[in-house]
Amino acid sequence: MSERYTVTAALPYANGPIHIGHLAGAYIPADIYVRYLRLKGKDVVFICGSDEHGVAISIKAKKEGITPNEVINKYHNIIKKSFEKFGISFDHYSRTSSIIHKTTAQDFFKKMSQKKCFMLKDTIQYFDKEHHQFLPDRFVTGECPKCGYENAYGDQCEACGSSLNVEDLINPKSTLSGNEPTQKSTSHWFLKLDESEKFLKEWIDSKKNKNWKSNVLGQVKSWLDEGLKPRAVTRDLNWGIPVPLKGGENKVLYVWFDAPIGYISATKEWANLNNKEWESYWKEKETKLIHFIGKDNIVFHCIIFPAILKSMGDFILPTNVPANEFLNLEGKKLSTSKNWAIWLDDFMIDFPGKQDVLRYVLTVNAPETKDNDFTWNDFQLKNNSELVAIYGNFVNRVTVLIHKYYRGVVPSKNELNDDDNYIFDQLTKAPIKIGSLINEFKFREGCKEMMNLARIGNKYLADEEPWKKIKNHTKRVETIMYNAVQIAVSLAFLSAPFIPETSEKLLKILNIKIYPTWNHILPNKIIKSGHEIGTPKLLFDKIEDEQISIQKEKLINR
RNA sequence: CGCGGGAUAGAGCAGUAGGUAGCUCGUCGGGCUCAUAACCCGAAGGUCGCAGGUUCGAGUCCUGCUCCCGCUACCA
Repeated sequence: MSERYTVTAALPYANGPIHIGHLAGAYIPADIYVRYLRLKGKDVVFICGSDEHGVAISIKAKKEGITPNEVINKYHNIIKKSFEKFGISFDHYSRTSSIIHKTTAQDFFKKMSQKKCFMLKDTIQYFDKEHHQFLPDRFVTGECPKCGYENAYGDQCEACGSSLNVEDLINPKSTLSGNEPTQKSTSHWFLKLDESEKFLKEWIDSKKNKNWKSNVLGQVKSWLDEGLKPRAVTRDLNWGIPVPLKGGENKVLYVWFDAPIGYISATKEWANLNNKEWESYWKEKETKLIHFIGKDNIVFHCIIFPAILKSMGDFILPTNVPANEFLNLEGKKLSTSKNWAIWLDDFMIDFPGKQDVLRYVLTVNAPETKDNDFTWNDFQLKNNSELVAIYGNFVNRVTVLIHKYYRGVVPSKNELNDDDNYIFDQLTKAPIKIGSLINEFKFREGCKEMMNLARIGNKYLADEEPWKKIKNHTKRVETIMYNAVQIAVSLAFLSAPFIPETSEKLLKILNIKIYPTWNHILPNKIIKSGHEIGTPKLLFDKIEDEQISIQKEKLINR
């Protein structure tokens, strides 16, 4: 039986479309990993969905004068479509507003309550009398105690950037009514995280030297060293999953309690739709559970969610959480509120058919170990000097020559010399090398290794000069071109996890209809002498300066 | 303030048991002409954030400092 993997990517929050930061942080790495696992023949389910609860959604709805439901429907559809366009190959994309999620999350909550994982505690909070509602920090504005800015939010001052405690605001006002809020006591369920501290410490210690990233381990340890405290998992809100217990009226589950459970409910939904059973993906000890997220989510996936899973008793814990750092845009932090971002739906309009280019650029420049920068110049450069000049050009050279010399039929392999053997050696090693890099979550390096095959191909042609030898060494040219085709074949298959659409195009050009598993992507096995390839076609187009200037101007004019 | 990550050629990055600093792109020079003026070769370019220390020897270990990013709990 093949190894089983449950792979999740962070649930995107349905209060806006998604941008390149999301893609680079979680979705592209997850998709590369999953595509690779599938090619290896593993039993893998790739799960994601929209996160549709929480304060920010209700704020957004109020701002736009629509219902929270309209907000989430709008963005759920936009997000889902973006993922499809970019080839993020989820087995199931769900949403946390689904019924199955509601019952699953409530079930978790009830069971954990029975197991005494919670404690009830009273807290004082701001309350808006006119609206009969408790106010989340974001719903209170006032004067910033640090810089004096008058419209600071309860959690953060936008003017000076410092994070605030809501009770420190001077002259607090409710954003709902504009009145001064009163203080009122309210009681909430707190997850007794402190009781999980010991187990979490041992668990995280066991992950050293197991391909866990230093940034993730460091962050988690820092939390654990500070000591965990009980954390509120319910909120006074009317948008979310109702607390299913007595005393829970007008209260909902905290988004970060219900969101990760969304991975599980989405798996259930997928299983129902596909006539599978979900439990082996979440409860079988041997199953590997991998969460792809951005660094902002580390605490939830490495502390809170594992604590929840552990308390349930029969669930497995994450095998790895390969969190990425952040991507900046032209030197500045991506920001939804400041509209400093490249939105995927916009990109699709301006660069139709160039999803793979963006995938490639975001992979090669992925913020795997530290924050990285995306610039339009770099985007153009990587397209023109790498995808067009190295990959596309090599493929085009090979296919054109095969047609020119042999009317599209792969010639025979004759006597081999050391140079040819070197090529075969490289092609034989490539799937192992790239595979183990992907396995270690080093997608950037894996992708570069894949591109190196095209470089090797270009060099091979330049060294062998078949266009010269065709005059009086025809036998030798047959071998050269046979080998060149083998490189193109490997390239087609090994690039599939990274740039899937291009891979398919190339397979079509090469007229390949069989799909070997990853370990069988070897020279001489897939295409042999006598195989007829299709017509040459360009895989990538150059991106002109003009197009890049337009994008840069677009950013500046925001 | 505390904690975590980072600081290496013009740009983006590697450097995983301390031993003559690498890769990709860009720049300059040369070669080739099958190929989307693409490809191949060569060269220039770095006191590895700063200051100390350990060592025969440190980008790599230790100490202090500076700067950037993030976290510090109703912020995805």
